[in-house]
Amino acid sequence: MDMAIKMKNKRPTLQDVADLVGVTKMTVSRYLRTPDSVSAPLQEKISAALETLGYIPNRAPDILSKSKSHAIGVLLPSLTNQVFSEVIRGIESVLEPAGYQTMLAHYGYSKEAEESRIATLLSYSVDGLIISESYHTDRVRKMLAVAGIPVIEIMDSVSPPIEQAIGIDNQAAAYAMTECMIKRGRQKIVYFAARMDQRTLLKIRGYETAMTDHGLTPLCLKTHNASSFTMGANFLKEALAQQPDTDGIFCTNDDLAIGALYACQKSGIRIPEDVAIAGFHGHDISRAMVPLLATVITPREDMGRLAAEHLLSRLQGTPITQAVIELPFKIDIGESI
Amino acid sequence: MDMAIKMKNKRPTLQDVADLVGVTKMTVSRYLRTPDSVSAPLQEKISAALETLGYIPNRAPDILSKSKSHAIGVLLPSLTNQVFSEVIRGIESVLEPAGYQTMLAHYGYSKEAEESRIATLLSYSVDGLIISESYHTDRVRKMLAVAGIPVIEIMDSVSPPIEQAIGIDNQAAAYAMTECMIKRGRQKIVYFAARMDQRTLLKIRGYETAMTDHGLTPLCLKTHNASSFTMGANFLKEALAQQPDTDGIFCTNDDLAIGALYACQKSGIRIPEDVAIAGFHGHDISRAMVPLLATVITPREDMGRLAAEHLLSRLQGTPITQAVIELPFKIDIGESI
DNA sequence: CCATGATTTGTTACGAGTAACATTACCATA
DNA sequence: TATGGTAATGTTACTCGTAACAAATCATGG
Repeated sequence: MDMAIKMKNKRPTLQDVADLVGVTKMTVSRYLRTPDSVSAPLQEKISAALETLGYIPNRAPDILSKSKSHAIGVLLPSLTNQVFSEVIRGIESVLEPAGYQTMLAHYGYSKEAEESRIATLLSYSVDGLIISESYHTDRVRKMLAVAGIPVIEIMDSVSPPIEQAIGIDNQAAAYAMTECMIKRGRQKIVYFAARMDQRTLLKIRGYETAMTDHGLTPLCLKTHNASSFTMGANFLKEALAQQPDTDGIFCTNDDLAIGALYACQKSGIRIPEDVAIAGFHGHDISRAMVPLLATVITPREDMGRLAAEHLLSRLQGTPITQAVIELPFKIDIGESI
Repeated sequence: MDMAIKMKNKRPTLQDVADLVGVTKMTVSRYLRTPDSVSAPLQEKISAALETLGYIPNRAPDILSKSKSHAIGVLLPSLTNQVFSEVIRGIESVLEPAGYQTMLAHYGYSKEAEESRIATLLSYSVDGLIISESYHTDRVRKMLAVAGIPVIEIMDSVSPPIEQAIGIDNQAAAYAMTECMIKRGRQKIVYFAARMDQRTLLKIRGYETAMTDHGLTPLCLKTHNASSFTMGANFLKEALAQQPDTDGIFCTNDDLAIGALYACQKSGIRIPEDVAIAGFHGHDISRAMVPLLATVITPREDMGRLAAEHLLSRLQGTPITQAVIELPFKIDIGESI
């Protein structure tokens, strides 16, 4: 048994199994798919031979002849952000039980990288794609059109989508949280933004609109770098320098908010008495910490799950009934505003 | 241009491009790999045709004939745990620039699922595998042997590995932290364990050994469920019920520790005056929070990066020089012990 | 203006599995 | 025992890109 393995240095094929049994590979192929289509004595012999050689099916011929890989490409801007980890979790929770393999890729918020990543995923003949961001180059759109596979965009509920989008209304969410802070008496609210991707831009717009709608002056601190706790702390310092009477901080995500909050605690600034702080997304930590962080709770995992479910049903031929699926967000005022 | 796309409902092949130009697909194939091997006028025509049709290369024939996919399988027990997100990040940071595609899978800590996931990854002809956990079934070992591709195990530095392992000594790390707490005067330290996977078992052993080495009685609270902040809070309640004079808590990961810490804060238990709390891994949050969490800092991202680097060099033919690569951990006492 | 070699393009076969069609084996019945 | 029908197995062709070999084209020098 071990000898049989060591004698061939390449992985066994159906032909190897067939040779061992003394039949053609077609018979073995039949056995694998419908065991009863083969005579009883052969069933046993083939089963034993498969075991002996340790045969592992090979998807390549299938992909080649049927252009179906049973793999789904997932393309996200970053893996550094917890948001995307949770989205991946949601996607995998649906794809894996359905027998689909996830092909993961990221592009670091670069449009050129997005093009090349999509080409790569398509070169593996993925059966479908889940991508993020709302803006795509013509080249990307053309590749997707030519590929002729179902594509779902997640994160934003912006229209019009390439085919179908599942996400939240980031601008409305930012507007709602800003307004909530204003209604609770805050006047000098500063926005902390990082990455400056599409979604962040939408959130900024929501914040600025809410501020001006209430006759207040928006102030937005921006960085193209990734967000982090440290970045939140740095932004806090800068905000207080630029506008010493700052009484509210709204961050593009929880990381910045938590970083700012801890920085306040360290320098004796009371939350929320002196400064109100709000985050975005509602990660587990923000729902457990003391004080509880005010945040916009977004359904990250649901988004991934829903995207995967819709993709699968489209692979089964179900037509698109709703081009944009907008998921609800929830404002949680916690204890920090 | 648009017409050409819409007329064919399947993705264009090299033959389609060749037909459009009026040459054989071999010529187009040559152009794609070495453009100068084709005459100047053809270069232009082929380039234009590729653009017109939106040709995307197809890896399937290559995988079929050369059994090389340029894809690496990554199999982790879970995606729910932040630890693994960071490992994935490290892996991707190396694989992506090297032109390798990551095929992600997880198996929910189930040995049967691990077998089937590995079979799936192998069926895609992955060029190499990064897997975790230290124990594997015979079936898994046989599949890996037959597949004949490089395999790297991560997380634990246990020996002997299938081929090569990269990780930390979990038992020694747990021993070190426990001893550190004891030396700082703690006597009644309780261990909070979740998942009960290989690594957790090793950590428990480290903790118990340290306790008995110092003449103390270990007490370990266990759950097979995943860890969470809530679980940490529940464990705290149970620990105080079982052993009211508990003066130290050591958790199998930061989540439990943070959950327990916040639960203490809410019920007026002072950290570290009344109870010392320590976590494991040193996620960003534990390095930013107030009070700073005592934790074992582990190099998760480095582990992923290193695993990917070693895998790539082995794909280039470099032999294994070190079967077990043990990475250092660091005890950070923070402000919570 | 043709031979020679270099350059460019074409032809054939292959990889692993399977659909479609072809053949063989076997049993029961007339 | 021949025949029909069915069950079991075999044969061929196909998927797409490319290696290996073959052929055609071209330029150059004698």
